[in-house]
This record gives sequence, C-alpha cells and structure tokens, in this order.
Amino acid sequence: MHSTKEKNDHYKDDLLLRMGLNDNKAGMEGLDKEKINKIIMEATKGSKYYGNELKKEKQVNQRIENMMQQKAQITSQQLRKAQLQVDRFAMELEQSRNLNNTIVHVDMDAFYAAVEMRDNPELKDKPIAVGSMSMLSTSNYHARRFGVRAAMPGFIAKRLCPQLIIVPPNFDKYRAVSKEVKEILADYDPNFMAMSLDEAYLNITKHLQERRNWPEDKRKYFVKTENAIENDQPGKEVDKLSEHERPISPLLFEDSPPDLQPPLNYEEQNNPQILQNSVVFGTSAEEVVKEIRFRIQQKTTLTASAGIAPNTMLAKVCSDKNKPNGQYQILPNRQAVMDFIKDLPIRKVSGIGKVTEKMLKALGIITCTELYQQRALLSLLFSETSWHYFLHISLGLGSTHLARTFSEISKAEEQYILCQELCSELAQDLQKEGLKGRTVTIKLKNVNFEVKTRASTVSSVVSTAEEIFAIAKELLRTEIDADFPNPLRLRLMGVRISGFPNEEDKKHQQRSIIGFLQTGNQALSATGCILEKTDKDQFVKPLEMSNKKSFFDKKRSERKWSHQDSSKCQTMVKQSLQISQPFQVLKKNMSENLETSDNSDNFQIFTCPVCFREQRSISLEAFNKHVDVCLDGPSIRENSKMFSSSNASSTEVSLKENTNHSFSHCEKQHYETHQENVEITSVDCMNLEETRDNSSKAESVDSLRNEYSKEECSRLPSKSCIISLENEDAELLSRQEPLQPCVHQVTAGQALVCPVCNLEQKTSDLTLFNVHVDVCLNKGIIQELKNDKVQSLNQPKDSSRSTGEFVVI
DNA sequence: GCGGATCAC
DNA sequence: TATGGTGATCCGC
Repeated sequence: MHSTKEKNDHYKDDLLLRMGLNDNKAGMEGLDKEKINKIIMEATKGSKYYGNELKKEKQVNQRIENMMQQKAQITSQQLRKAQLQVDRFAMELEQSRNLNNTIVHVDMDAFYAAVEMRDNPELKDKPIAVGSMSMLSTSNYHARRFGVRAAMPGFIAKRLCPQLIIVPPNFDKYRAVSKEVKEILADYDPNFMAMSLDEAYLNITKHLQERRNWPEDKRKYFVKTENAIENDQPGKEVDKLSEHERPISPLLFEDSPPDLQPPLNYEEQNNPQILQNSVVFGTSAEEVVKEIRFRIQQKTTLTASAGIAPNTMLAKVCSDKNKPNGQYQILPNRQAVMDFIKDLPIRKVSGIGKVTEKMLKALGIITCTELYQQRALLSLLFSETSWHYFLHISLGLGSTHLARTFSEISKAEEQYILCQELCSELAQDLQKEGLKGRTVTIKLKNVNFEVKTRASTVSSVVSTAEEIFAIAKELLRTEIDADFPNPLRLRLMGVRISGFPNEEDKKHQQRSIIGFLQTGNQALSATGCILEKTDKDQFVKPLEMSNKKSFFDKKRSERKWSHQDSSKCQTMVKQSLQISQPFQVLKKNMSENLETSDNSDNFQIFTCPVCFREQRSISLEAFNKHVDVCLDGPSIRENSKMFSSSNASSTEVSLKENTNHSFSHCEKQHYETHQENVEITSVDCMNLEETRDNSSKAESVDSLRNEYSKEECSRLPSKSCIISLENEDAELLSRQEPLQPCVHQVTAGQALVCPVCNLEQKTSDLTLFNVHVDVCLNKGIIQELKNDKVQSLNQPKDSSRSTGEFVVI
C-alpha cells in the first residue's frame, strides 16, 4: 500500500521540503505545503516519536560524515584505478543488457481507499483514509490534498483534515478484490508476480507473441456502462448482476489526466476502436496494458496504473509516472531507457530509500546521471553489493524475467529422488570447481512457505554425489519423520555445500578476475544447488551461482524467483557471470552465450580501456584476461607509470560505508534466483494471511502476495544457477533479437573513431563503442594520456550525456 | 550468528 | 492518547 518513500516523509525537516512535490493545487480545497508542514510539526514536536527520529537522523548524519572523511582520503590514483574497474564492469553489464522482455508493473490506485469508496457511495466525495487513529495505510486523492498520506497517524491526519473519514480496514474485502484483479492478470502472464494486494509484475513477452496472430474478436471487450460485469471474457456479453449501481469511472481521481480515463476515452488514435459499445484493443504492449486496465476497471470499478518497460526496475518507476489511472511505457531500446533514466531522481527507484538518498545527496548525487558519473567514487565508498546495485540503476538495468510458482512435491520418494538429483548436480559443480566441503545443508520450503534449513558437518571433506546425498538424505529423512504420518508438502528444496578448507587458495587462484569483478573478500566460498519444481511439473535444474557476488535483489527474493526459460537462462547465466561469477564459470559459458544469443559478438573486437589496443578476441574471457594483464603488468606502453605500483585488487578502502539498499527484486532474480539463505533454519510459520487478519492495524501487510510470491530464492553464499527445461525454449531462442536493438546501425566493418582518444574502435557494436567513449570521457587517466588532443572534451560534467551515445549514421 | 539499519508493502 | 507489523538483506561486531 503505502510505500516507504512516503513513510516518514512528513516528519523530517529536510523531507518536509519535498512535500511540495505532492499534489496540492493552489486555490483548491486543501492545504498548501507550508500549512501542512506546520501542522505536522506541531503535532510531532516533543513526542517520543520525534525524539527518536532526531536520534536516527543524527546517526545518519554521522554516517555521512564518516563517508565524507573517507572520500577525502581517496587519492586520484585510487580513483583512476577504480574507474577502470568500474567501467569494465559497466561494459560487461552493457553487453548483457537485455531488451527483449516486456515487463509490466500494475499498481492499483489508492487501493484500500478506492475499495471503500466503491462500496460506500457516501464516501465518494469525501476525504477518506483507511486505517486507524494510530496509523493510516491509504488515503484517497481527495484527502491527499490535505497532506493526508499513507503511513501517517490518523490523529495527525485529522488535524490536517478535520472532516477526514477514517475507515477501518477490511482485509477480506481487499483480498477478494485483489483476487479478481489477479484473475485478469493471469490471462496475460500466468506466472505474474504479486508483490502485495495491489501490486504485481507481469512478463507479457510471451503474450505479445501469441497476440500478434489473434483475431480482433479475441481482443474485443464490451463496455459496460451501468452495471457491474461478471463475465469479462472477450467477446462475451455482459451480465448484469449488480445489486447497486457501479459507475464505470468512480470519481476517485478528479484530477487524473483526461486522456488516461478509460474506457470511454479510448477513441484516441487507431486503437482501441469503439464499436457499438465494445472496444477492440491492439496488439502492442501499450494496448495490452490498456486492455488490462480496462478489464480491471470493468470488473472491479477500480482503476489501476501501469508501467511498461524492458525490466522490472524501470517498469516500477513507470507505473508511478502517470498515476493515478494512467500508464507509461519505456520503449525497448537503449536510447529510450537512457533518456528516461537521465534526469530520474534516484529516490524513485525501488530500493533507494530515505537514508541512501541522503547519503548520495551528500555526494552531489540526486539523479541517475549523477549516479553514473560518480560510479568510481561510489565503488570506493560503498560495499560491492551497493555499488553494483547503483551501477545497474544508473545504466537502467534491472531484472527481465519473473519467476513462476511451483507445484507441490509431497511424496517422500519423489523428495528423495529430487534430493539425489540435486546432490548430483551439486557434485558436478563441485568437481568443476575442484572443491570439496564439509558441511551439507538442505533447505526445505513447504506449501505454507515455511522454510527450514538443516545442516550437517562431517569431519572430512566430501564432494561426490554419493557422499553428499548420504548426508542430505539423513537430513531429509529426519524432517520427513518429524512430520510423520503427515507428508512433507514441499514447494522447494535446495542442497548446499560449504565449509571449504581451501578457500584462500581458491581465492588466490582467481584473483586476476576477482580483483576486478569483486573487491570483497568472498571469492568462491561455496557451491550450492537448489532445485525447484515448476508449476508445470518441470524441473528447474540447478547449475551454479556465485555467492556474495550475487547482488541482486534479495529484497523480495522471498517472493519466489525461479523459472527461467532456457534460452533466457543463458542470458541469465551470462549476466550473473559478468557481475559476479568466478572466472572459470564465465569462461565456460561465455563463448556459448556469444554464439547463441548474439551473433554479432562472435568476432567482436574489443579495445582495451587500458592500453587502447584492439583485442581481437572472440570471447570476453580473453578480453578480460588481456585487461587483467594490462592492469597488473608493467607492459602498458603509454601509461605504464600510472600502474607500475598498483595491484589490480588492492584498491580497497578499508572502511566501506554500507548502504542497505535492498536490491530491487527484479534485478536480483538474475543473480539470486534459486539461492539459498544459509541463515534460515527454522521458521515457524503460520500462514501470513492469518496473522494479518488478526492484526488490527498494519493493513499494509499484504497477504495475497504470498500466493504467488513466496518462493524463496534468497541469497546463498554459494553458487547456483538454474536451467529450466521448457518446450518453448527453442521458440524463444529463435525469436530473440540482437542484444542491442540499436537505433543507430553501424555498417559492418565500419571503423568508429573515438572522439576522445582518437583511436579507431573496430567494434561493430555501437553500445560497446559508446561505453568506450564514456570510459574515455569520464576518465582522467585518458585525459592525461591524450592531453593534447582532448582538452575540450574532457569535461564529463555534461550530465546530459554521462552515458550518452555518439550517434553514428 | 546476531542484532541494528534500511527498505518495502 | 496516539507514529504499524512483517519480512528481507546487508553489514559490522
């Protein structure tokens, strides 16, 4: 319901300033922001709550101060070096950019309040909020004009708006409505991911494919103007069965943009056309989402907002853009993404909260462009997890797939078989990595989403499937016996091995890569496998994954991630590799990725950002190696002195400021999917839905999300990866478009000359070229090297093109 | 490992 | 009168 972004924003002095951003129109009913702030302050000041807020603020300020001190100690050399590392990582990320998915984020407008208004016409024109005198979870837009917001105590809201009606929450009702909405969503993506009662992500990529061939009839809906609709199937007549009248467009949002008011204003442009009380929607993503919103409104009389984008991070931001009752799309090309990102305040991104915002602001970072410009500094000031996350955001990257739900596995036999398979997979991975461990852990999640981990440590290392299974089997048996005679009804199982005696050695061996890809001290610490069963009774085969490296979204990893089309799995593997995988794995998969997913990469010529020589490597691996050598070795011609004393992995600043940005769920899927959380040992779980029901306040805790989202994929300091075996794989693979749907096509073989370093870049990939130019522009080192040539260009200040592209025609 | 901080709903 | 409850991750200790 209410987002954290809104939460607390009413109370802090600095944040009060931002309240001007809220809807409040001069001359209209309501309060101006100064008045709102004043009233809130009066009600807040002197309270215990306020005292605690001040205390917390001090702590944050202290963190910022520490960070600034640390920043002051960073040498330009450290910064240059960091820049190289970060840019190399950025280049890899850029390469893995995947624009082939269409992700939709659907968000019901003022959900609880809207439901209450719908069901009680008396509330229609009044400012209302759902909650209690202690806490509100939602307010309608009318009330928001008075400054009444979610996460505000009711008694303060009453001071702001004495006529405010506070309605106690009716969760059963919200759940029922939510279910109606979800039934619609499932038509477009059966594996959609519900984040809460009023929010969900959909991957409509597949739907769009199928829809292309749909006859108009299948995209036609009858408009219902008076009564509620029971049957909202396309092409079918509308039943009338409403006991009371439900207006099509509830007067929830008087100020919503007129052109976004469905359904009757749909006559705009070609689609959808209105024909005799019916509407035909087109086949584009935009049309699909209009259709979804139309159906939601027809069925529930409530409005929803939506965002359409190539990944979940962007889709989420988009859904907020034209709220309420609107939608927004970022087209699936890099330029569109970058244009959108350019001036986007980082605070808009899910995972960037109040504290992170403030810390970054202290570094002069407010927008994503600035976030990108400061990437090198950030890598020195923040944890690896954090700066990776930041870099993703600043490149407009996010998760491109959603997980699916799983069917139950309740037969003991199957469970043992599953366990054995997992152990075999795990053993294979161990063998590949040359690892042996002493601790075997199984993780079980039952149908109620309770998660248990059970571990056993043996005296000597194990590595074979038989050895591991022998241990895992006993752990599993214990759990099965514990519930006997009731079966264990599992939703997910995982096996992990840890306790590697030779971790240090391993790390050392991999230093050349790890030095760049990860600065933390966790190299390859464990290998894990987790197997999940899909709702289609297909197994998601584990592969492997990195541990700490996986930095993406744990946030809602609990919401289940899992499935992956095998074609996409390659992408995923590729991405996770680039971000976090140990080198060996990268090596193993990279060539295959290049071959399968992007032909043009096969003979790509990389230009080393250090020595500027072209590397006619076929694989990124070889290229990475070269850069490693360049960075480490004294062999760099032009700038050897700059690196003569440096060690590739020695840049770390001791005291890293940690920001607990939780990764946006989306992204994390790529990297965290199917990972295990070591810590969880036993969760005595009641069904969350039940607990919620008993909660008098806290309506924001949603229950329905658990239906779809509780699949655990938390982090695991280990490696794991998933391959899903699906029928559609081949199809998906074949229809994959080039990684970079470039707007600017470059003729094959055409030489691109970097305007900064003046060196010819023989890559045919404009994206890579752009990255190179960015690297050049943003790097003092290059400026120094080419001082005579680029004086006029070495101002990376131009925020409008921090990640800008050089357009080649 | 645990608890505090952060974030989201 | 009065400023939620829950779950998750990350990180430092």
